[in-house]
Amino acid sequence: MGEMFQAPKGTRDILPPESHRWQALVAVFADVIGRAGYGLVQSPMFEDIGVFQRLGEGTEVVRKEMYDFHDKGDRHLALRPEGTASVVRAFNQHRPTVPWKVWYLTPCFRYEEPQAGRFRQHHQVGAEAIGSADPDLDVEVIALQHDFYRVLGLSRLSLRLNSMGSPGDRQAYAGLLAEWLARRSGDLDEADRANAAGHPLRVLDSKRERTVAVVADAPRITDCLSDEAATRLDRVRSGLDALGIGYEIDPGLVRGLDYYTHSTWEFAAGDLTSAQNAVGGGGRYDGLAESLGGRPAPGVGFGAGIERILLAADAEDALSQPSAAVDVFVVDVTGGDSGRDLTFELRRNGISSDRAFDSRSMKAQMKVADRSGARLALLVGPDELASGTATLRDLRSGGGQIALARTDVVAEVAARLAGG
RNA sequence: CGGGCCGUAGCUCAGUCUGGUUAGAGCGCCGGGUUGUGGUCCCGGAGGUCGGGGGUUCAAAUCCCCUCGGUCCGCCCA
Repeated sequence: MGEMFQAPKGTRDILPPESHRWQALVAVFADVIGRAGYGLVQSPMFEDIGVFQRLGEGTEVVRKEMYDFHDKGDRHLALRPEGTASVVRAFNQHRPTVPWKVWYLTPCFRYEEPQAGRFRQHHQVGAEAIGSADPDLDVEVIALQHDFYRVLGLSRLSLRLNSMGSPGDRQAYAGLLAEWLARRSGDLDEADRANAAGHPLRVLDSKRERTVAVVADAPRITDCLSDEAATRLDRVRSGLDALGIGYEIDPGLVRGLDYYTHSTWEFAAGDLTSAQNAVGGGGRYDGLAESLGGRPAPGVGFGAGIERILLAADAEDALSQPSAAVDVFVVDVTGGDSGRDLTFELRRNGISSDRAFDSRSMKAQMKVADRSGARLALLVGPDELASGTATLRDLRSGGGQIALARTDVVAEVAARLAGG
């Protein structure tokens, strides 16, 4: 045997039965979001690195964690670290009618050290609504994300909301904050000083003790909003109130990407310890389309991390693993023709079924049938073959079995399954 | 990028401190328990170059060094 390969560091194989939970989660998302008029977008897993660099020079995701490479044509590309940038690039490229409401399911790649709830490849579902500045769209998107979690059964999540204001507000506030931080530079944690001048908003996001203490008294963005931005925030708040969605305003909430304007928010799981408790977040990004070379177009959206959601679901004992058992298991000890034909006859009539392979003994096949979780077994041995019948056995009630003419099998099985 | 813990059968682990005959257990898997029938029980079997490399020694899963991986904390983020 040669070298045994394994999944690269920080990546995981999601196998059955664990993958059944993924399917269930994605199905819930597609349902919740699809019924709000959002359509699926599939776009490339890699893009010109410039697409992602516009996410913000101040962010770790762009500065240090990008999975970038040069292809054989010497194009500088990167695997997507998040979902929004590709969607906005696609919006610019195709100019769909607005508001363009779409959702996605995608792996995201970040080169960092793995730990609990953090991988080099993780997965997000998300939604974006591009081409409208209506704050009611912020409300819609937040509410859809909220409802998604709720339908999954997550009840112990908290929502923090902030406004970064208009691009002008944001810039003015950043200047004000940089000045304020400069006067207290000595009190900041050393690791945060570098950001204080160039990316002051990031300092608000620091969790270092010294910095947190200093920043507690910093000027707040919510006190610096223009009338227009303040009005928009009020509209978002009243929308959430009307829909019965609880939240708290957190002026210190600065999300990991630089492109946000106006609304930003984050859902956190109280049950998850420490740092990796964010199960999703989003915001409005009114300048992003333009910075990617398109015409100005406002947009709003969110991303939600599947691995984090599943961790939160574990902590809350929610989203149990759905059963993947088939209804019928076909056992054939006469060579396999009947097994092959019966399973497909059932399947083509909408009845889920499986069978054993490799011509094993009846005892062995019955074990497989039991393990499969099937409710009914159909047995074909020499007697049945000779008489053109199949034996139907109930595997749950431990009990009886009856002989069925081959022509009656589908109808009888369907009746049994329907009858409970 | 800084730090702690851990790598022995498919899985969960014992054995490592106090080197020494063919490296163990449970679960899982495969086969059998006479007359074609699972779930309980009994019997048997397959499966490991003890993460990899180097060193010390008569002798290394066990001691030392390096390396790769896993896991967790910080930071950052989903």
